[in-house]
Amino acid sequence: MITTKGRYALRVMLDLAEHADGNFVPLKDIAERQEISKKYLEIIVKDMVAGGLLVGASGKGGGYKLVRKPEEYTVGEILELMEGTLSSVACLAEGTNTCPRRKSCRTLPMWEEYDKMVRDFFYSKTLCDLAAK
Amino acid sequence: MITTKGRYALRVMLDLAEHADGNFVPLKDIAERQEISKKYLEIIVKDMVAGGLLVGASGKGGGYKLVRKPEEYTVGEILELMEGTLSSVACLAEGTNTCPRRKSCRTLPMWEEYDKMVRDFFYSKTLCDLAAK
DNA sequence: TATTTACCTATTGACATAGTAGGCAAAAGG
DNA sequence: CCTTTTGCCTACTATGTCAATAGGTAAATA
Repeated sequence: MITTKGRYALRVMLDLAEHADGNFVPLKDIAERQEISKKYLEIIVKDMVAGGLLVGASGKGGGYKLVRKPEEYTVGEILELMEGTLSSVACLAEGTNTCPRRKSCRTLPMWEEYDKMVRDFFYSKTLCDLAAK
Repeated sequence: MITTKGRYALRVMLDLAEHADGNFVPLKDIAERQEISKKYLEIIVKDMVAGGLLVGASGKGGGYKLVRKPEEYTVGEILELMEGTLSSVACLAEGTNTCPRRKSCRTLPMWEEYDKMVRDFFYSKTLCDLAAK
């Protein structure tokens, strides 16, 4: 399951895309609009800054801002950053060569096929695809 | 993420499909072939019996058996039984009408599309599709 | 009656999730 | 310079889930 971290991160990105006028947007505003605890969002945006999705600025007039244009962000990269992995099974999350049963495993090909489908889905969607009304 | 419950359940089903000669297959044999703790498998097959995927028989000559032909089981129904839900986000797992933000949510349509894709994938695969070498 | 099997309840350690609490640091305005 | 606004940092916590383990009872067969 996608956790709140991933889902909230996406909503923060969309909020920033929608209110992008070149200025920094305070987290307080985002938290209020999205009805998410500001304290919790702090943890999330911190990861997003560390991952290079956002820049932050302290002080009056500070806040957060996108570093690229909305259409240049894929949902996949956002989710993968927040969730750690997009893989749906442990066998594939830590590299495909770890399981000693992998050669005879009847289910591994299906998991691989599934993983590819999931990645294709999320990496082909951009922020703009979601924001578009 | 798909848990061991779902993944092991699938492997048990495949093991039973492969060794189906009309007789009951003892869990001990399955556990040894699949290299999974028999004690843990007991919990899993119990759920599968409760869910109507298998029948069990006690005593000598007992064990477990499929109730249908392998091609009549979909991967989807097996996973959904074991995981509780196939939904990838909480918003959709407990019915789509719970979230108060659902009308204005920019991300909900994507989650719905994703959920449909996942269900289509798993419900269109049968045990036979996996067993086929 | 002994053996083999399923079936039942309870418990556990480790970890992740979804936050909360309380402060320090930086930047800008007056 | 001081106050306000903002981000940034460390720590803590309650709750729940996961992945098992432990130890028994019941049923069926030979």
